[in-house]
Amino acid sequence: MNSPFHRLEEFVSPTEPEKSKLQRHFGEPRKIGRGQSIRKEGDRIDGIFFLLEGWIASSILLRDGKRQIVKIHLPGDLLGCPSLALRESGETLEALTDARISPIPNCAIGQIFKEAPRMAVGLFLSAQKERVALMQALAWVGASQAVERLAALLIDLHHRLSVVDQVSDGAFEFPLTQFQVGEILGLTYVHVNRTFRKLDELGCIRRGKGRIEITDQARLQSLAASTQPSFAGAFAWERLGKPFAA
Amino acid sequence: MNSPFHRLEEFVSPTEPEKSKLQRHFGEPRKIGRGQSIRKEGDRIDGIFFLLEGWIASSILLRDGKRQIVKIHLPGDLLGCPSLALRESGETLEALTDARISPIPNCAIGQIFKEAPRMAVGLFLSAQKERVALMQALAWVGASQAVERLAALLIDLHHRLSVVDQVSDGAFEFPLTQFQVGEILGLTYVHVNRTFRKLDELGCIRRGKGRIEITDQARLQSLAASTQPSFAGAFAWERLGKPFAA
DNA sequence: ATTTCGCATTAACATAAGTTATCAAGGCAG
DNA sequence: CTGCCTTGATAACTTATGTTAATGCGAAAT
Repeated sequence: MNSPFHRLEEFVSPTEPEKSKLQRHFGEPRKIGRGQSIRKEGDRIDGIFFLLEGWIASSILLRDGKRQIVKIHLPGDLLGCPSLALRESGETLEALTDARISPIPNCAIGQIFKEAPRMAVGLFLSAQKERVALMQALAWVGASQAVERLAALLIDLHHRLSVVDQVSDGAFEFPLTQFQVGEILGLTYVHVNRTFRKLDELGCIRRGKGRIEITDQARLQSLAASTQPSFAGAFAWERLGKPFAA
Repeated sequence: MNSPFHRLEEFVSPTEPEKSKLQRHFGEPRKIGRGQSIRKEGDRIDGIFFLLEGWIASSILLRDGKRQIVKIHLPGDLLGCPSLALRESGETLEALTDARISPIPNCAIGQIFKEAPRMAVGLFLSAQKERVALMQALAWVGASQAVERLAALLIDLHHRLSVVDQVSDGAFEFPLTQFQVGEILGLTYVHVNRTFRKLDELGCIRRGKGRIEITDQARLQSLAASTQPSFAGAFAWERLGKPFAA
């Protein structure tokens, strides 16, 4: 499988010394059981986490007790970054599957900006990429219907999972309950069920035993609310004028 | 009024030389008329913009022709950053009022990371703050009802406008049409109208001639989907270990 | 084997929000 | 002054989605 560091190398390819400088800050990996939470809203911010393995949901609780999942994190993602701007955590991080994370203390981030400025550019661009993802999610939820949202979600997950080699033959593990899918898409689990069935009947997907298979990708794409934006990769770095020589 | 640079000084207070290094990159201010667009989805990315004056909407167009406004930019905001991660612009930037912007070329961003690393930390944290704002918006749209969404929007704008001294006596200019409010909240303009009326009848707000007055803030807060998160300000910098001495 | 539990499924019914349509008020061009 | 055009307001009607509730099924627990 691709290195779990793909997200850190997407925009700026690190040199060997940079790589080791970076990884020196990674704490001892920690196992998290499915359903456990890593951090809750209101918790103190001790740092961020690098997700080595498993799925993690980032969610926000509203006054009326409803919860919105704002991001499904997959291996290679950094967890908890947005809360760096806050006094206390603004999101709950909960494991959707058993997971392994490596903690990165706050001060390490400062040091990365100091010791490995190229990597800092990478972190910056990565944050911008996450903004794009959130903008898309907001557009799905705010301006499209259930089928279009679900289709877009499945395509997005399919795409992101294929980057970490967890798709084979268009099929992948799908550990989310329909209730959780509802929390992502802003729908009730009952309606998620109806919508899954519709995609099923249209022949776009097949479901079974915690897996999903995309049987008609073209069809699914045509239903989806929007198409995947295309990310700049190394081109972003060039555009910024390759500020650091090495 | 507060400096329009408040957003750049929120997390890291720049020294005088840093300030001038920063502002050297700001291009000649440009006027944009209401309704004009600065950049459209698919456009080439030549840089970002600093908003000196006016309101700008960042929006995404969906397949079915509906549009989701993902951010209302106010003076002091940086425009167009998310698209730095993309090959071409992923958002449309359109002036909601007459506005003034200062263009910042791509290469300037690289240079800021090189010449003024403390400012780079500021940009990074600012991006995280924007993520938090998007997460909140997503939660409003995905998991709350019309009244709660509108209340949350009004409180948010009230709060952000007061930072730039554009609120007096709880009242502020409100240049958005109800149609545009609908594009922010994921509602139709008809329903936005109903919802405004409801807030009006509850005595929370008063409307007239492109202005809004918040007459019962406590009440409005209690209706809103969520409360304002509290941002870390200079504390964020300390938490990162104050990586740069000066 | 039996019980329990979490989750998917489905149906009947309720409602928040969407759609379509009309009218009024104000700004603005001629 | 007149006529257009944008925006706000409101009404009647439709619909996508929410609510409540019941059933079934497989996995884990005892």
